[in-house]
This record gives sequence, structure tokens and C-alpha cells, in this order.
Amino acid sequence: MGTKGENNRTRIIEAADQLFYKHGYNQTSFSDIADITGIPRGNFYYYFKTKDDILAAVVETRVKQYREALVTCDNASDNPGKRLHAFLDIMAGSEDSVVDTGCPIGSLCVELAKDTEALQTKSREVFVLLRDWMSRQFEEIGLVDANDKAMDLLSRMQGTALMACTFKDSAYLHRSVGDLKNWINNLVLSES
Amino acid sequence: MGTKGENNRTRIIEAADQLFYKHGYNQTSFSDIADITGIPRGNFYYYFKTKDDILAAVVETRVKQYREALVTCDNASDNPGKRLHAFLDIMAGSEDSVVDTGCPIGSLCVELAKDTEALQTKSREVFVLLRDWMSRQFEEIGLVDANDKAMDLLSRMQGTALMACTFKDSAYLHRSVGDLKNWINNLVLSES
DNA sequence: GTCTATATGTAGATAGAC
DNA sequence: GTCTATCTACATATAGAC
Repeated sequence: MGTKGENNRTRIIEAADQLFYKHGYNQTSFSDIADITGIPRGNFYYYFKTKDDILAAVVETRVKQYREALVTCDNASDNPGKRLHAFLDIMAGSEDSVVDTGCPIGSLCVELAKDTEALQTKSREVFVLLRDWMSRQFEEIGLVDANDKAMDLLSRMQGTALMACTFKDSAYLHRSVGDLKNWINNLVLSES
Repeated sequence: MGTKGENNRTRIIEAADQLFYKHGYNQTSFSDIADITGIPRGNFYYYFKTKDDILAAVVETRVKQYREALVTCDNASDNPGKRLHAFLDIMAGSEDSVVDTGCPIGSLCVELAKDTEALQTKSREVFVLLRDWMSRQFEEIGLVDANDKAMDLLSRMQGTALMACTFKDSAYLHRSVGDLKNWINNLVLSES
């Protein structure tokens, strides 16, 4: 638990996080991470037993980051509809990287769906966090099928990111986010 | 252009098609294809100059197959709404593989979004075919924003496949396909 | 056209000096 | 805790006999 060691560990996770997003998990090598961090390949095994362990650490970091982002959304408004809008704005705000590389969560799950079950379960964790938070917002709106609506919103956001990235179309991304905000508004109206 | 040679070429493409879907492009090796076909690794270079060339051939095969599937949808009904339903039934009909491995088109595009631009352009071709066909259906329905609606339908189908696969949830897949059919029906009604 | 043998590079992982 | 050197496996790709 030395201070220097934890610092190196964090730097490995941060570099891996970016590389897994930009190039994918399987296409990221220890050498790539070594080049960015300046930490030699062989040293990684002092901090992580396997490459899968690095992935687990990356996912846990992402869960923490999204948890914080959701707290910001929670504080954005008393209105659950507006809180969901705030979450949509996160995606719209990272327009450039979404069009270039897709959604970091979705693309990881798609890649690892073709890998071991252990990696699938791990990569799914961020989605579980988001789905449950969305479900709570729809519940507060008064919808009886809040969990279904959470799946629908997550699904449509993922479809939006996938198409925007595939067609390199930021205009579609913004139109679609606007449509989703209207969809949420209509759900709020139907319950009031 | 010998008969035997064309046969081997076709068998390589078919095996690669399945493996690219089940394990991904980057995770499929020449040895994997050799194991399935019984054709030795070294022989592949008689038919294809590089691995990327195999991918191109696989995508072209898929374009042909989907083109035929769209002809079947065209023949299914005089009603463009019903033709779109017929296309949705293709996805619902391959429920097991979609939940297990995701959408073959979408997952390839997601993977190759992190690769060279040449592979991105190639993998996108199937989506272009489907988008243009859907756009023609929405046009016939009478919608002025037919191309936008085509993007929306493709987007929502991709989101549906991604979430159904990530959460291993075939019930969600079917509910979502049903919702999309209702969405199409409402668009038809709004124009009649 | 078909096959074996091999070249060349790089992957994840380990051993052991300091 | 940190680093170099190295092991083993396997990737794409090539050369050349048959």
C-alpha cells in the first residue's frame, strides 16, 4: 500500500481506460500501456495478476465515475424528467468522442459479448448502475413500468451512439437526443 | 477461375463469416478458419492477399444475403408498414443468436470503429443498404422525413440487440420489437 | 491449385537482479 | 518496489516443393 505504488497503479488504470476505449480491449497491449505511462511491461504484474484484472479495475473506476456523474444529475433538479435530461446532456456533451469512437460502455460490452462470461458480467456493471438509476427516475415520475422504460432509454441511447459513430453523423446524434428528451417530456405529461 | 478453387474460396468466406460474428474480426485467426474448413493456413493467400480482403469478401456476401432478404420483405406485402414489420421479424426470428452474440452487422461496425477507416467504410455497407431500403418504405408511407425515420428504426433495432445481448434478455428483445411495430403502425395512421 | 515449412513480429506472462 | 531479460505461444504472411 505504498504511496508511489498506488500512484503507478492508478496511472496504469487511467491509460488502460483510454486505450480500451480508443482501440478496444483485445487490441490494447501491455506495450501500448507501457508506452503511455513509461512504466515497463514487466512491472505491470506487480500490480495486476492478469490483463483481465486490469479490465476489472478499469470497469470499477468507470462505475465510480458514473456514480459521481449521477449524483450531479440528482442535484441538477427536483424534477426526475429534468434529471434524465441532464444525463442525456452528458452524451451530447461528449459528441466528438462518441462520433469518433462510440460509447465507451456499449462498445466494451459489444466486444466482450464475444469473450468469456466473466468479462461479460464485469463489463455489464456500468449498465446495471445506469439502468437502476434511470428506473428510479421513471418510478418517481409515476410510471408502473419504470424498469421497462429504463431499458428503453438505455437502448435508444446506445442505438443513437452506434449509428452516430458508424455514419460519423453528429447531426443525427443531436436530433436523436432531442427526440429522446421529447419522449421523456411526453411520459411526464401522461402521468400528470 | 477453376471450379474447385471457387469452392474453396466460398468455404473460406462462409467460415470467416461465422467466426467474425461469434468471436469478432480481430479475435479470429487464420488457424481458426483452417480448423473449420480443413484448408491449410498457407493456402489462404492464394485466394486473398490479406486478412482485410477476407473481411471485404465477407461483407460483400452479407450485402448480397440482406439484399435477397429485402426482396422477400418486398414481396411479403403491398403495404410498406407490413414490409417493415417483416424486416423486424428477421431479427426476432434469430432471437437466440442475437441474445448470445448480438447483431452481426452492428457488432462488426462497433469493433471496426476502433480500426482503420478503410475497414469502417467497408463494414458500414450493409447498414447503408438497409437504411436506403427503410427510407423507401417510409417514403411510400408518405413521410417527408423518411430518411430520418430510417435512421431511427435502424438505431432502435441496434439498441434493442445490444441491450438484449448485454443483459441476455430475450423477453426484452420481443417486447422492444413489439414496441417498434406499434411505432410504425402509428406513423402509418398519422399519414392516412 | 495445393500443401508444408518457415520467416518475422508481437502477444501475455515469468524470473530474478537490484 | 522497480527494472531487464526472457519464455512460450501464436499472429499474419511468405517461399517454394509438388
